[in-house]
Amino acid sequence: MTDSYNINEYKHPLFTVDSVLFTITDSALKVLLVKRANSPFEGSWGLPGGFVDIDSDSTTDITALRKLKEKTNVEPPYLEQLQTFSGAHRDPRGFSVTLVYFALIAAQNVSTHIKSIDDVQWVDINTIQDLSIAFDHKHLIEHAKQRLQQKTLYSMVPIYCLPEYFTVGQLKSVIEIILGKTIQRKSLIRRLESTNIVEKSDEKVSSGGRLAHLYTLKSGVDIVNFERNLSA
Amino acid sequence: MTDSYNINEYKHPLFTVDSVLFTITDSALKVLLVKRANSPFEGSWGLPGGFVDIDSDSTTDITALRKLKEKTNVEPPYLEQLQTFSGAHRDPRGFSVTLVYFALIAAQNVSTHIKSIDDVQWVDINTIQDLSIAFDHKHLIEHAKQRLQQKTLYSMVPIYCLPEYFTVGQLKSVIEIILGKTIQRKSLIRRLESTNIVEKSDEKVSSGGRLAHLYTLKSGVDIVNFERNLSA
DNA sequence: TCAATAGTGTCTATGAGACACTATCAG
DNA sequence: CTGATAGTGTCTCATAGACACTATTGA
Repeated sequence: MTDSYNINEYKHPLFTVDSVLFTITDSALKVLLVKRANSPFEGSWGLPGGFVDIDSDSTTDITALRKLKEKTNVEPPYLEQLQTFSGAHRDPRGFSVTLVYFALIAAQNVSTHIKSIDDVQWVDINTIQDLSIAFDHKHLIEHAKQRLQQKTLYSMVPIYCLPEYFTVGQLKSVIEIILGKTIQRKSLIRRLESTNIVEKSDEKVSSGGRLAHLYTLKSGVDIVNFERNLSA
Repeated sequence: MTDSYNINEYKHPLFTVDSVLFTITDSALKVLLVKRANSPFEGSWGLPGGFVDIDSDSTTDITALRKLKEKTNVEPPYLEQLQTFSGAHRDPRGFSVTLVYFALIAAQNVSTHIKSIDDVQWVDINTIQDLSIAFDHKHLIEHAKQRLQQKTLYSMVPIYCLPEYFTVGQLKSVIEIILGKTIQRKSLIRRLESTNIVEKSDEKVSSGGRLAHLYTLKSGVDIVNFERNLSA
């Protein structure tokens, strides 16, 4: 190889963008996986993602959203960078760099047709070890899960796994599925009332007992971080 | 261009690795900047970094460390990924992706010769706005500073800005410089005693008054995160 | 009525903030 | 001695955990 850093002569790493998109259905945390149409790992399941289209993607965030939309028909309301993974041997084609995003969406908001297509599926996070997954994607998913759990301890991110209007009970249940443990309803309500990011609507919905108030994320707000964690 | 995603035909983004290396000297938080030898922005100051050498770097972490070592002659004891920045217009040569690391080192451990070379300098974080900085590096530095401040609220990372043996007073002072506010000595000691990551040695050093105990990071430990933040 | 879920009142536990107090060094 | 820095004792404050209690719904 040449010593020069001239763009046209330099050997570039293979750069891709992948996303770990989570949702909650059937009381379980699920990840979106896609059946690979091309080599390498053709036919096995991997994270949705691919190459940047440098002519139309303005940033890699757009790349991630575009790829997710191709698979689900919708863009997730929450997307953040997880981490970049790199190495000479993660991809048989050579040194590769993968920018991994971590995203959340409400199951209700994903086009229902997704289930009928057999090259896209939601996989229960607890059954992933049994599957054969492309590249080091199993590892990436595990990372993403830990980040989601961590953020759930000090923020309200799980709200993005819920529809626009939701009850305290629904939020509590989503948080408990993510953490794998129960939390105190009281603590959750205290947090909801101390942040300015949600609005308590006057509407109530039936939920098997007393009617529950509906909450909704205020528009344009950023997720706030609490100064203390819930107990892990 | 071609529509194909075949590796050899695909237009790749320009991928680089840059690092924001912090240290503390003269009671100020400083960032390592390097005078650019090549276009673009030849002659202005930018973050140390460059392209991955895919034949010898096993991961991008190694790339970051290698580039830092070229400039400082030592590898920082703390290095973590900050974030990846991308866009069509950050680099005049085209769509670029930069993986930015955030690193800490004790000023005492940086070879002293660094100051005599006029293409590498430590810049006070508060005077950066006055400088002309290459690319969007000013923005990247600001991001890194915020991450450092945030982590300082819930971890002991600032220890990596200190020599192997340090006093509570030194640590307190480093934290205060990073945060830009004073903290309670008592709170710091409580944290030091509640974690298992440091060891209180029997040795004491003179520091203008009563002798101070020396502490040291236990070897092989990971930084632990506290469940609460110091007040921001 | 009862079962179920929503929501409150309130006590405890943890750990940070504040700050006065004591301890020990140099000179 | 004094001044400086190290380190402690202890009270207050904020917020999470625990959990019993009340409220409101459908059947």
